[in-house]
Amino acid sequence: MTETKIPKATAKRLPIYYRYLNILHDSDKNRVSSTELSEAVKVDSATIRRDFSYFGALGKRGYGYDVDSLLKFFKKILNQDKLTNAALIGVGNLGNALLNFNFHQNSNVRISAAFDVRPDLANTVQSGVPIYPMSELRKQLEDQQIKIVILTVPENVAQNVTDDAIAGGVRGILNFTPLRVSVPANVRVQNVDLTNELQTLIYFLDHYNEEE
Amino acid sequence: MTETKIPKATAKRLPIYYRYLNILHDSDKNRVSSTELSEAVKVDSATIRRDFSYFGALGKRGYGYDVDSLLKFFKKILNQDKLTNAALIGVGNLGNALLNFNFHQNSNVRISAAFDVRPDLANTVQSGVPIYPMSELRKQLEDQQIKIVILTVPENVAQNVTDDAIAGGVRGILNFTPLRVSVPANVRVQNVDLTNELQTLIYFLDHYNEEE
DNA sequence: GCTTATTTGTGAAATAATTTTCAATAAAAA
DNA sequence: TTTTTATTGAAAATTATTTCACAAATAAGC
Ligand SMILES: NC(=O)c1ccc[n+]([C@@H]2O[C@H](COP(=O)([O-])OP(=O)(O)OC[C@H]3O[C@@H](n4cnc5c(N)ncnc54)[C@H](O)[C@@H]3O)[C@@H](O)[C@H]2O)c1
Ligand SMILES: NC(=O)c1ccc[n+]([C@@H]2O[C@H](COP(=O)([O-])OP(=O)(O)OC[C@H]3O[C@@H](n4cnc5c(N)ncnc54)[C@H](O)[C@@H]3O)[C@@H](O)[C@H]2O)c1
Repeated sequence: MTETKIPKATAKRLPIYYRYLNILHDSDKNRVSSTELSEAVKVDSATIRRDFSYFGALGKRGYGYDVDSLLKFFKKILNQDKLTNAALIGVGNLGNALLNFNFHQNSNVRISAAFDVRPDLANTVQSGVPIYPMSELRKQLEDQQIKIVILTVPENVAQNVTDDAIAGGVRGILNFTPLRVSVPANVRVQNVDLTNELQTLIYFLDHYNEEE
Repeated sequence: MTETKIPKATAKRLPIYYRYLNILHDSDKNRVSSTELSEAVKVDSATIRRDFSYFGALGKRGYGYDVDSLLKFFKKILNQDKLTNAALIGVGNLGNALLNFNFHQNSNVRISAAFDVRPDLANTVQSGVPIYPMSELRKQLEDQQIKIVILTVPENVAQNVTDDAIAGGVRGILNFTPLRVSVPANVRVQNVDLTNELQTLIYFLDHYNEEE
């Protein structure tokens, strides 16, 4: 399953490259250099070449990279050639915005099921996604083979809900709550902490002025 | 302004520590060890001690850290002892969710103005925040001395809107669009790319199984 | 076909971040 | 008071990531 373990920092940049390659493809460009890519994605060109090189010699010297073959390669690597279903738990303020946003437009991920405790939401459809009561969480996760959950519940229930999701077989969590949830080693959590991002931004403005 | 330049990785963790210190404070705990903190925030205890040590000797050997004085210290460092105003541009799907979410509850940041091109939104109030037309962007940013912008507009206008905001004196941008915007060196961009996060999560599940 | 201009891929160096280790110190227990 | 226990702070080691710099390869121009 793992071809060769690439650095995590590289892995996080792959979707950025993938996205821009799609844009190039759509505008019928068929070659691109690391320098050109660098400007678009704001990553140093040497870093890009290094990143690509983990996967072998994908480019041609004096020419650059072939957009289509690179795109095909990354599509494979990122598993974007087949659809991945995700579940969303907590159809509130933020949850609704995410449901409404069609991830599928930009990637091969779609939210195929959502869950909430509110009885009035259960068994309705929001933005084309069926909402189930929490009592059905486990069953639906298992039936639909869902391995990824987007967590947008209130902080105080985040750990419980996480535990339930993991019991249902979930392996990855995109966590929007400020709580750092505890999970077993084989489950991956990606935290999106917006208050944090704002505070970090303020810190950098106050303390890292006038240079990069 | 800069006391001593601390590592960026450390800076990004400061709000996490700050948040948990507040929780400890609210539950009347008055001491905490790096080990205890480590479990709550999921950061190695040695990393925590190292992080803290950039600011001097804040703890006591054999005892730990005094919650209140640590909290006071971080409050100062993170500028959380005074209110920071931010603007939000693009009151759509995601923008509305963020407006509705009261950052001020968790931090001393609040959205004090929002902007949108839609004429029907101009001069209304959403979730207690006044919405202005884009023609007033520059004036309001300058009048209210807003240095931080939350960007939730469609991708294709993101660069233009960014340029306008910077012309209005903005120094930090929390960018929710997938576009990597171009900014001068003295402006900081923090990207929150949700499609990306999901794709990265999938990559890690597929390629980094069974270990950390 | 020869020359020049491009651009990759990668060793080596530089920089950044984490982790190990442990002496020093303070608190708590005896 | 003395001993034991807990815990920090920092030096050193390790690991991770980025960047430099350039030979090698190719394309494009002549
Ligand atoms: N809204 C934002 O812009 C924003 C920004 C940053 C962080 N967050 C975080 O995202 C999370 C959600 O925020 P929100 O503003 O959407 O809150 P919200 O209260 O609007 O939505 C939470 C939803 O979760 C549901 N819920 C409650 N308990 C549940 C349970 N046990 N199981 C399943 N569903 C349950 C509620 O019924 C509600 O629909 C919070 O943790 C918040 O801190 C939100
Ligand atoms: N909604 C999500 O959950 C989500 C998730 C990931 C990324 N995003 C990104 O966030 C951005 C906004 O997404 P959304 O779903 O809220 O879109 P949206 O279309 O619902 O909202 C965009 C808003 O921006 C306004 N706008 C358009 N042009 C403008 C301009 N020139 N100046 C000011 N305002 C302008 C529109 O009137 C609209 O209200 C997009 O770039 C999207 O890719 C959204």
